[in-house]
Amino acid sequence: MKGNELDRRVLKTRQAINEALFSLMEEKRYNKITIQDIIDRANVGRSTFYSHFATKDELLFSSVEDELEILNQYIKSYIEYDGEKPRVNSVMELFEHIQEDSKIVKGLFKTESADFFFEKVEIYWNHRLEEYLQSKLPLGKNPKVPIKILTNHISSTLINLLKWWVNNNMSYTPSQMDQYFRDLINPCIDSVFYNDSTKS
Amino acid sequence: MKGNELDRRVLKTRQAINEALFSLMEEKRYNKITIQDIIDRANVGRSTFYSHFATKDELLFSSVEDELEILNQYIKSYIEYDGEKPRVNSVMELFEHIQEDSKIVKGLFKTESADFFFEKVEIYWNHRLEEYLQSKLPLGKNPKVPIKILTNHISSTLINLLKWWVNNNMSYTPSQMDQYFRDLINPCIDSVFYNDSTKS
DNA sequence: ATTAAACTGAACAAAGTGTTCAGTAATGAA
DNA sequence: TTCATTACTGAACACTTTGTTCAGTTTAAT
Repeated sequence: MKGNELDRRVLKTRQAINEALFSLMEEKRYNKITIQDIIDRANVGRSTFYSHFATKDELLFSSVEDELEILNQYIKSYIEYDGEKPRVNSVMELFEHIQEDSKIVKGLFKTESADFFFEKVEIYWNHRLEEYLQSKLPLGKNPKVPIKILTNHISSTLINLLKWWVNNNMSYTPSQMDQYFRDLINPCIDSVFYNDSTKS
Repeated sequence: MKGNELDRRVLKTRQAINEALFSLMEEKRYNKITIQDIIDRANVGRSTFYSHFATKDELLFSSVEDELEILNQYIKSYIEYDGEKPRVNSVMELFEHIQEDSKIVKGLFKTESADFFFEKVEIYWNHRLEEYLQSKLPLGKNPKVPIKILTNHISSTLINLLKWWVNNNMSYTPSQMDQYFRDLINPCIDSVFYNDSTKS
């Protein structure tokens, strides 16, 4: 065992700890889970835990990194430009992914610390959206609402829909949720960019 | 001191504890504040604290109850019905209130536990909005998006705007923010109730 | 002055955190 | 198989925080 490749034992141990955390999150709130709970569930020594993670939050974040990467990827096919109007594209695959992966996600959505996760998702999405909308701004038009507020609105609407859906037993299909998302956002994009006559 | 009126000392003590918490929240995260911190700042004995509040969360919630009541009141003038279309009404006063009261609110918005607060606001607002929209549903029309999802969208959009605003140094006026809110929501209400032709 | 309620703060038990370290187990290389 | 290395174990420890208890003190109404 001299090679610089990671010992498989290490990965196995980390995964056991990881799974113990999410298993526990199905039973109680993240804040109430102790490190003792985790190492008992994972069958791992106390010092082993601390050799891998300095704090519980660090464990949570590391557990969630892959999920974060996946969600970030979805944003890339998130907007289309049909030559005339920017519109949000289908996010059905995102909802489908959440549905399949609901074990990790359900725990995460219950976590009080979930916000640190969604914050990261939102920051990435906002960045992408802003880049896109800025570059496609109709010349000579001033958006009725600042771009930063609009992008923030779009991201948080999607995240909010996801949360609502998960917390209401996913009682609509991914396809329906996708449609609802676009019904909520596209008229608003139209109005912000093109419709100067909307009274309010 | 036999009367059944509350001792003024009690109120004074509770207020001292209360103010200590919010004073501390300007300096560090709620999770990192210990009860020892609070009683030191409030100049109050340990057992006094526990005679008033069982936990730190209970203190936070009690501190925030008045604020909650105020925010709930704003929702009541939140929607108008002009005889033809339901539309969100001005929420400028809400933004103005937040601006004036920013001491308590800023601390609250930083709190990881803020969500328990906004959840309560959202539940109340959703309830009111749903009641309203249901009763005013245009006959013979089916909304494109379920009412519950729409109400949830409206509430969370407003809360999200508030959060964004506070976290970005309130760099727009309450009047502007009010306008942005309506620009984001009204086209979407129109579309959900009246426009069957929005392609997506 | 008397009295009842509120506050004080030290002492305590319990639970959790994070570190240390001597010992054990696993594994790749010789 | 043996050896060396690295990872894991778990008991012991110091430290922090929590929440309770209680004897004594302060406050203020009567």
